[in-house]
Amino acid sequence: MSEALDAALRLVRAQATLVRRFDARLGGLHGVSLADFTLLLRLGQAPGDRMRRVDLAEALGLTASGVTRGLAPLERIGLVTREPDARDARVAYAALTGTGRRRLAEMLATAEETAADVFAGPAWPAADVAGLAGLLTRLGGTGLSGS
Amino acid sequence: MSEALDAALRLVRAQATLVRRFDARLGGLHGVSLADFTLLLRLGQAPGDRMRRVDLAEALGLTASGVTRGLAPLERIGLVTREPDARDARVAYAALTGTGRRRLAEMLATAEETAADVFAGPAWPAADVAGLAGLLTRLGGTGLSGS
DNA sequence: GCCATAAACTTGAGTAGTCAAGGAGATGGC
DNA sequence: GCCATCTCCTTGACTACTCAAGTTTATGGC
Repeated sequence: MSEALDAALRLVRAQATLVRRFDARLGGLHGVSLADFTLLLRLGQAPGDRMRRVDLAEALGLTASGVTRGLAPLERIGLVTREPDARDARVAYAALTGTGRRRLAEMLATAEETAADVFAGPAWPAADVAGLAGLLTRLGGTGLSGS
Repeated sequence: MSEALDAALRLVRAQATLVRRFDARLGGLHGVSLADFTLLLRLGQAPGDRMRRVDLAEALGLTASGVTRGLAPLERIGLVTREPDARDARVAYAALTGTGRRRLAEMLATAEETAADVFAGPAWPAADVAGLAGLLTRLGGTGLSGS
């Protein structure tokens, strides 16, 4: 097997491991999944802590319907609200609530810890973490580290 | 956001992109998903082209039930068969059929092309692809490049 | 002003996995 | 020999998406 295919398959595998780890920790401490967290995080990076659903989809690499479905439970538990647009009645902004902002800050701390754990130890000098991030940037979508 | 969390989130995002690309190409040409392909590939690397479901799950980073569900459609289309074990009636091997072997070879060619495309161009010198594979090995499960 | 087209969003149906529970068979203590 | 326990596998109920279709609202040509 070529190195390229090997790298691609390893990437898929590594992601599954990573997601499980983040899900376990975020779920245990805050009752949210990694997908929930990334959604909230992206909202928190937007001006006014709010975005149109379409832009959220684009930013997260999801479809519009994926965003609708992901937002629903977050609205139910009061972390996000729906806000209309004065100019365009088609758009429904997703906005962080006050609670959402507070909870997001806690989740972020947990996520940071988890990431630090994942890349802990002598196998992961800082330069390699940065190198990995750099390589992945060439591959992925837009990226999320907006701020 | 720390470099570690950034790397983790980028990894998740990159994987989604990659999976979509492989799914589109493998699906279009051979009617299988990337998950199907990895499953078949792993079987093809095993001695006798067959494995116990439990070991397949371990090797792929899935649960046993995920393997049961993933194998079902591949059995239906005749790429895989179920074989009993003479010594232990609990185990049901998953084995590649003759057709399965032939189709896998074609899929592998497609997957290689796709991987080559993904890492094509001046942004991806060979050393970087190898570097990425190396970094990912430290993260993931067992890896699949068995042969 | 009116209509065609396009954009934002939701919804129904389907796929790919998870976990928890359970059936069937193996195994070891005694 | 028998029972408790463990292993292998499947199944039901759930989650998290996808795509295709539909609704509602905006917009530009004329």
